[in-house]
Amino acid sequence: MPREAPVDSRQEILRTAARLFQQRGYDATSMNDVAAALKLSKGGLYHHFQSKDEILFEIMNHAMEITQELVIAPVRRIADPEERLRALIRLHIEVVLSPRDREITVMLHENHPLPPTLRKRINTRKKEYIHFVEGLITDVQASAQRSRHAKCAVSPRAAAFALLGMINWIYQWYKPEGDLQANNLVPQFTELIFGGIMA
Amino acid sequence: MPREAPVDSRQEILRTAARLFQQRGYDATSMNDVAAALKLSKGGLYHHFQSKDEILFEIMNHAMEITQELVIAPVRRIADPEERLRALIRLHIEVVLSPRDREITVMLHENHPLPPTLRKRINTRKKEYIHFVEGLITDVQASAQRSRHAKCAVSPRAAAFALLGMINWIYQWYKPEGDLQANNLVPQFTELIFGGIMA
DNA sequence: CGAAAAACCGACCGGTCGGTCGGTATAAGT
DNA sequence: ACTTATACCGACCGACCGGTCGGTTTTTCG
Repeated sequence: MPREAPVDSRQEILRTAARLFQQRGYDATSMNDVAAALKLSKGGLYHHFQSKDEILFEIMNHAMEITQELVIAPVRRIADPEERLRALIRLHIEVVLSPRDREITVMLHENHPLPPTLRKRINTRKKEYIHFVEGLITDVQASAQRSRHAKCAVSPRAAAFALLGMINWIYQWYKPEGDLQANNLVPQFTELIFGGIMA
Repeated sequence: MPREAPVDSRQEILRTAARLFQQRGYDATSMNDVAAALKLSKGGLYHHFQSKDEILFEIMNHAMEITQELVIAPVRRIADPEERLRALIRLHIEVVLSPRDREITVMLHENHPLPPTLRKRINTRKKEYIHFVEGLITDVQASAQRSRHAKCAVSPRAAAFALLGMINWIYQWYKPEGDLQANNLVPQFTELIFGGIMA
């Protein structure tokens, strides 16, 4: 029957589509472009996906699964609150910068084109992630107040939005050849956030 | 001759176009939509602007001028480094949140559709702004080290990107009816950044 | 090998897009 | 009142878009 497992086909299409969407933008990328990049005809492409929207949705869904596996799950396995937050910052930055996980950038930038029903599904998962980060920050502040009598004036909610903002914005300016490399970025942002939420 | 000064016409068009671009996205907004919202025909609209690209460019250019007038210029008039940075954070947040200045949000989100030549012009002005912020942070750290012997481990460049990221990301999640209001946001982000760059 | 199913092609469709153009209405200058 | 330049309209164009479909190739299974 299939000369290739359909799951593999679909995932390869999603990978290529995510790359093109990231490079040229969702609206500026036609289904013909995606098909051509896969050495496929447009009709052949529609054999695997029903619509362009479905492809975008699957890309974003995959992005959330990547976040789940590469950020949330490893972080949950860490016991110490401070180390947990440190790990989250590092892993989240790495995921955003990873040239392999282009789905993340597409998810960050292209929410407008999604039809409302699908967009709400994605937004629900995003909100869960924000709450997760907020909880991490709350724990760090609580443990810091106990052990070091730090003030911790900034609310966990504002700090969570700030943290996600500074990390999710990276894709807007980051250049691999720039003077601010990924390995510098992680300690710098970590220091800044820890200094900020303890103040 | 003109039944309305052409400058006013152009600016009114830009205001309306910016509103639509922000609400529906640039690609999803047709020239017909813009014309209809102004009670104009598409042909009439093209009497004032040569292309859709030109409108987007003028919106972004206007956004940079707003930043110049409402953020940079007032900040420059302040002498004390710490107060300068405080003012920048407050003014920049207010500009991003201002329902009147929708051009800012369009500039933040829609850089892809611009043709390369125009995009470079905008990016040059953005880079100038980043350097400006970086300079502010450098000054604050220097004066803090002199007067309070703070460590100031975070590089001004990383801190500038972090600051702009957390502020520019606000438009992605902010809801006026949400529990995190603008008046809370300013002191929270200010506290966080000052704690961060002194640590 | 032969049959059945999945993969794929390429021509095609309706619709919309950015943009054009000839002509008309409007208003100011004299 | 007449000229003149601007503001504006609405029909129109070619291109391209997302999506469809009937038919053909390719692969797997018996």
